[in-house]
Amino acid sequence: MLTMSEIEKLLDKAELRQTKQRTQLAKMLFQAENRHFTAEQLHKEARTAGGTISLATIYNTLHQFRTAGLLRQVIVEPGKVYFDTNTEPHHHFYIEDDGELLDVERSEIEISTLPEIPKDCAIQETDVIIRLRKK
Amino acid sequence: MLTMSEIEKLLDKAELRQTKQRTQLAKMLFQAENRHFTAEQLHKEARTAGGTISLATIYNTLHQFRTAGLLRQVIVEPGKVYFDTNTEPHHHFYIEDDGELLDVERSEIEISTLPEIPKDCAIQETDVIIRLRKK
DNA sequence: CTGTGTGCAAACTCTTTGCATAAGT
DNA sequence: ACTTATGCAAAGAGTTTGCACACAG
Repeated sequence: MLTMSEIEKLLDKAELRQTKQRTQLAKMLFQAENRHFTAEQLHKEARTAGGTISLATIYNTLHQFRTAGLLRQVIVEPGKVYFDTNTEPHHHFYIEDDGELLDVERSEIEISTLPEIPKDCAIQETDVIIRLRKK
Repeated sequence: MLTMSEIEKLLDKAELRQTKQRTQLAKMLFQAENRHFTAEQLHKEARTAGGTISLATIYNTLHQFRTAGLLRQVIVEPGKVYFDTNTEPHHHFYIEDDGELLDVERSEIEISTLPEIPKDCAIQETDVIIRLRKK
């Protein structure tokens, strides 16, 4: 939950100008709790909320935010990229029936044994996706 | 490691006719050890090996094999589907530098704590992807 | 003013589909 | 013969890119 001026600081820090579109997206994404969404979903939402914004700008902005460390990508389905405003290391439930993604805090999954890493490699990230179906 | 006649049985069991293309693909996929590949890679490989086969047929066949339980999909990158001949529950290393996928036996990762599952949902599958970078 | 951001449309990648021809049983 | 499989090309989904105009600093 961020205030208006904190959002301005976010953009400044990322060295991104305060434009109408970027500010709107930043508000939508960072004022609320953690969010999971696709570019398409965000585009619809932004237009419904009244802004003028193209899908290309959504993609540009999401990638700028990701590069700035404000967003992270989650890959759970072929041909679709989800974005996640939670940049802490954590895991996900994926409800396949309706494509919904839910956070699982890292502390909730304890990986006690780790396999041997191939030589010359280092772990960059560990993703756990628990795929769910509705009963 | 399957013999020729075992491959014929696989196709019979899946209620798929023995065609030149399907038989070739089945040989390439199931005679060797566990394999990870994309449709494109398999297409190239099949043509290099001398067969006549179109990309559309590769896709059709892979999906038929998947439906028959002979293959499984692995999703690690946006806009790319990997297939895996190992249909046992297991996990993966993904070497981001060169797009290589390696099996991690399920026994090598021990998940001791499980998060609470949302009500009305059942676990369908748990995927662990350990993303690696070369040093 | 100067340079970055935006919107549009076109391009691109990967995958799927429709349909006529070819091949299996 | 009858049915299913194949190959081709076209269509589709999601994403990226190029360029002219608009806007922020």
